[in-house]
Amino acid sequence: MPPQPRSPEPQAVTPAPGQDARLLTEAVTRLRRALRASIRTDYPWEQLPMAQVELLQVLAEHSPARIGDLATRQRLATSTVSGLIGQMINAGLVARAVDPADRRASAVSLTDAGRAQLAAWAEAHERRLDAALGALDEEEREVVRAALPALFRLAEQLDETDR
Amino acid sequence: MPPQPRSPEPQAVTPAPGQDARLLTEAVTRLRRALRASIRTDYPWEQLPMAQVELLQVLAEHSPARIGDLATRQRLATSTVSGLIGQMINAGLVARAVDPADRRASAVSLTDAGRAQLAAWAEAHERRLDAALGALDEEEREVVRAALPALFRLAEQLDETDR
DNA sequence: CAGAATATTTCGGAGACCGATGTAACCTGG
DNA sequence: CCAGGTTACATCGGTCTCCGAAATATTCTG
Repeated sequence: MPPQPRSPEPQAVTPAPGQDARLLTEAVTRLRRALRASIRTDYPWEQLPMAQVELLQVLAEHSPARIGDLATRQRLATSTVSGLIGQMINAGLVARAVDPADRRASAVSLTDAGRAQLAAWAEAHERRLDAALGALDEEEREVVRAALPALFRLAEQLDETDR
Repeated sequence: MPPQPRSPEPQAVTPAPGQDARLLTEAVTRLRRALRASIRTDYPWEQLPMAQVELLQVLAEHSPARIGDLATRQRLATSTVSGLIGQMINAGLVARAVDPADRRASAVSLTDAGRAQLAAWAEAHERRLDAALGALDEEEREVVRAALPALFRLAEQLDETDR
């Protein structure tokens, strides 16, 4: 029965200890749900799973990539990426070729269809998110923007301590 | 590099227009993955799915709650909550009673086992997250903390525009 | 009190992941 | 140069997170 000792600021450098942990987790959960939901709403038609979109984004910048590279970059298990790429090949979004340097590996690259889908998705997604961001005060937007690098660092830290 | 034909931007008040959208989405995805992974690592034994933990947290503060209330508060479909509560009842974490005021509704409440599981989970989770936060600079931590309210607002905005 | 509105449950389904296992294709030490 | 170990993947099976549609009690209302 914790009688929450929270009100007249004792004098700690860091406000609530475990409080941040919970709020942060909750925020991430909510944002993820909200993002997924709005994407579903924006795209009742041709649904493109987020996991696939993210792979397309990586491929858009590092074209022929191997399954393992994609997995590492996205911090996913290779089996996961393998499966996703399989679906994407069926959907014609990417193409797989054998890496001449190492015939075990495959060189995955975007197809024109993949590039087009990615562009369309990004456009709609940005429009939507920008609209939501636009509903915030400039100050709030600024705070969010400022936190992005730290959030990435935090994710890295979690991954790392994990290993 | 590929000539990106992207930016009909007249002149926005904010620096990068769609860039934030992508970074934010990416950050959320990464954090969610990292959180899930570290939780799996911390709890190889008795696994308690995050969705269930979140319901336990709500119940810890608003004890007898109805399925619909939980769904609304968590922004989930009632069918989702119904299913989760079903599992939690089997696990003995919560108990369901008929709401005397409306016999269609059920009054869900925590059991001692549920309270205990929640406490154990929270303890381990906070420990882990605090460790990761501790690896950041005080400044980064501060920036993250400062962004939390805005992130919640953003999630709300997305949910709302959605409806 | 019949029909409409509500609170839940049950189904079926899709996405997002992982770990174990199987299989080619490398790469070594002898 | 070749047996054995190490990659790089693909495949399977399994868990978790969710949703929407349809079925079922209840409650409310004209």
